[in-house]
Amino acid sequence: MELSVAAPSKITRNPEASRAKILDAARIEFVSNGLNGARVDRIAEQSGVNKNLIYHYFGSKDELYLAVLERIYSDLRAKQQDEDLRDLPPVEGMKRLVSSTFDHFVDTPDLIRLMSIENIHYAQNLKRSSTIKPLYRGLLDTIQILLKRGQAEGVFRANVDAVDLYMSISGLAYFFLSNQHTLSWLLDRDLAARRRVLKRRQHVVEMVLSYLTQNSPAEADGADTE
Amino acid sequence: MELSVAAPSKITRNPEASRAKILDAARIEFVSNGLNGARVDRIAEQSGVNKNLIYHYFGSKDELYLAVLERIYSDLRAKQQDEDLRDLPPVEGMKRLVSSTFDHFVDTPDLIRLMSIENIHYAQNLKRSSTIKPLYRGLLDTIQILLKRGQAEGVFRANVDAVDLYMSISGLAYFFLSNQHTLSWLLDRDLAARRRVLKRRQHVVEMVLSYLTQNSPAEADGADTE
Amino acid sequence: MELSVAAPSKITRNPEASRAKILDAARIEFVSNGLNGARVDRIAEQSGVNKNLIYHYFGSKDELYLAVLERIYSDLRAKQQDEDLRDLPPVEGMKRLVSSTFDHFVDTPDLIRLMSIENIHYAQNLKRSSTIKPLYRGLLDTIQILLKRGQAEGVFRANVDAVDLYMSISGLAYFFLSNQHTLSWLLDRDLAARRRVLKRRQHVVEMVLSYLTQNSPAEADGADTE
Amino acid sequence: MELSVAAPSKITRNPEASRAKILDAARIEFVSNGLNGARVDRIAEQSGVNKNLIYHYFGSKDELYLAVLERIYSDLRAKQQDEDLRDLPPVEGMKRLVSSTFDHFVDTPDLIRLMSIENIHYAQNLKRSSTIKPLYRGLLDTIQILLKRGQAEGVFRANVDAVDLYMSISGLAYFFLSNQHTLSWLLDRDLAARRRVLKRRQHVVEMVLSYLTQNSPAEADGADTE
DNA sequence: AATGAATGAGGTTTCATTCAT
DNA sequence: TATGAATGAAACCTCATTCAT
Repeated sequence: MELSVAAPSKITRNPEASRAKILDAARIEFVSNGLNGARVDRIAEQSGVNKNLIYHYFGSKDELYLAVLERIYSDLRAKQQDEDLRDLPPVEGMKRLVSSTFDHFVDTPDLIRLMSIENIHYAQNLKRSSTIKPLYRGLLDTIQILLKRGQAEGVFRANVDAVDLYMSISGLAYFFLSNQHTLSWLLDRDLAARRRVLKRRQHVVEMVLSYLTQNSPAEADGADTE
Repeated sequence: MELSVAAPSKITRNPEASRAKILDAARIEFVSNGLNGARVDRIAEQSGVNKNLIYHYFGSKDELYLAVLERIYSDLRAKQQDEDLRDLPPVEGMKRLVSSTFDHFVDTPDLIRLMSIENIHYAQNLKRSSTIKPLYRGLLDTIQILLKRGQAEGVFRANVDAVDLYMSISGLAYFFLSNQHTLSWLLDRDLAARRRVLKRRQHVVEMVLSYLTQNSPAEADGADTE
Repeated sequence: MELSVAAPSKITRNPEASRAKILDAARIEFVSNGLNGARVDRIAEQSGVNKNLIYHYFGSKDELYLAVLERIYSDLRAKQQDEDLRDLPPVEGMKRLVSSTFDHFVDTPDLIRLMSIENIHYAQNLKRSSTIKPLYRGLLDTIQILLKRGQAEGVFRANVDAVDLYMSISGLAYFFLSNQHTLSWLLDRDLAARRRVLKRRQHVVEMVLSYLTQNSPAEADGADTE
Repeated sequence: MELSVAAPSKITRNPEASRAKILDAARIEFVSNGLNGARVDRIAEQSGVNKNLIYHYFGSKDELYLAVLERIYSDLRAKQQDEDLRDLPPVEGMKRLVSSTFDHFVDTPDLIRLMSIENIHYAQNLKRSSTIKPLYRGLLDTIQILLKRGQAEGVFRANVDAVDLYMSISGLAYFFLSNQHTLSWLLDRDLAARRRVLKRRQHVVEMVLSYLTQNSPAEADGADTE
């Protein structure tokens, strides 16, 4: 009949640390299970804090998700240092840009999954963020600068849209990573194997560079099937 | 917010029709909301059948989801007629292949979303399917055949892996479509606009063909950043 | 799209046979799972008839259960031939009566389970039966006759209530059988083993006969603990 | 038909009390309706707690049932003080043991019903318990001790198996109680009447003692009917 | 006599969230 | 700042039963 004496064990009384622990656990939970599949109970359990504290700090599950999303984007941009590439010779700079974009995707699988999750949800959480959008400007600028310089030097083809190029660089890496579970099974290949990733990296660089350095063929209309 | 179009007691007493109505409603529900976000209640309401009939025919929400997944894949393959392309001149055949792959993705946005959803779930439902995997063989074979013939004729570069090529063709189209909600917002462009889609299509064809028709450059290692 | 031609395979068009198949399957289902645990679907499946036929013949799950109950009781009485024992020497007749009661319980485990099930349900189904009650008269009469004759001959003690005696004969066998699952586990003995059953049988006969043949001790009050 | 006695929002905020209220209501519900017939909704309503709290504390309906089962067994053993009987004169001790076993059964009708329910379910829940089995050892030991001493003193017959004796003592009381609903109706007697219970108690004591104190008759084979 | 299709009520369980301290 | 207790709405699923032929 005696109440448990409730060992005060883990009470931190450190708001920063509590927030951080919640955020870390939430990231794992949301990335692993998606927005609907994530469980607040598990986040509380994994972070070791009381469930109510999550609501105290973040207000709701959705807001917590958004905090995770913003955190992961800003972490990524902190690591990307593409400004350094702007002054390299265009071919060299572009190779490095494609390689490092690929590498960042490989190194940040959480981002890949969250982007997919966001798109499943029609980006409705991303759109509520005020911090993420600006982060994209830098990368696009670097692409634009290298492109322009390469075209001026005559080493890159004309009529290349920077946004299209950005989407191609990303897409060539993204699909391979985001869809690796279905692809590995459908194609009977373990796409997560280190060897395959490196091979894929080279393939992507070659494809982008081939495109950029080839004279744009007048007849490549490709629009005859619709 | 729209109420079900089905009149309130249109008892069908036609099992094929009932199954089909359930499957149609389920497809919309799963594609719109994901596996965890989908609601069996809504599927029942939208299909106009009793909720229990769903369980009678499909056993569980997961099995119904799998049925939707299998249906959508087989519908896609029924439309793809890439075998016809195998006898065309390689460059022409490959252009057509890339274009039509792109078009099929555009025409089947449900497939794109379901593939993303599956990958969020680590493809664990797809792996339970016995019907989907074989569908992939045909497309890969067509790529392989065109590739070989093009290489034999000297119009395509050597050392191209068919699976890598397949992933690039798909990825260039897929990313643009699967991530259009985040990208449209981050890049301030309405990627769903018809004009943009057509432009993207041409870009993708050009990129793939540039890669294939360029002599493989000896120095394109691209592996110098790690 | 073609409808299955629906092989007419098993349509019996034989009402007696259908009724019997339903009743057989229902007996197994109710005995195995209890009234609440039994499933009409399983009875239909196991009997091989359409589910609706069950309702056509029996009206409801409860009525079907009652039909099973009545059937099992009347089957039992058909096998019991205790009238033959009434003319034997009392000790011999009583030994035989106890033995055969024990044997009938052993041979009809379904009855044991249904009696337990009925008592869990406060006998509310049994009470709706008009056929079962009369079946009990015969056995009680046989006990009464043997008892009276034994007392007249001076071999049985006086002051024995026939109903009490009936409950003891039954209880000594019933508990061992009805509770064999809990007892086997709690006592670490496999009570279902043939050897044990035979031993128990002898024990029961001895106990009843010891009681009957002993002079009723004056001091056996046994009422001093409350 | 009586509504819950608990006032409509007596939020307790006392986990021990909440657990206890749930357990009490669950006991009534399971005992009254069996495992399959019990309703979690009713347990919630009767205990005055939110339905989810039941799952919070007990995990599932099955686990709650097991908790009830374990509680009822341990309560019983707490009341049984058969160790005190071990030093009495054997006949006296055994009389007391039979009487008190009978009384405990009478006083704990819930236990009788739960044991029946468990056997209907093949004891599959009981077998999951780690606490119940040890409780049986004590009673069996007492029987064994009294038996041995009585045999040594020459007042009890030889060749009595303690487990058989235990099953007879229990069975003589149990059947009368567990099957009182069917028996009362079939025999046209209200077996629940106080007078009858006391009479039955004496009968049981006499039968057991008669058996134990009679010289085991050499010819009482009783195995001649099969 | 017999069937296959379909239903409605209600079952257990889950989950984001709030209350009271 | 932090907690443990408790909730209400709704999720998936089950089951006895009825409809239409």
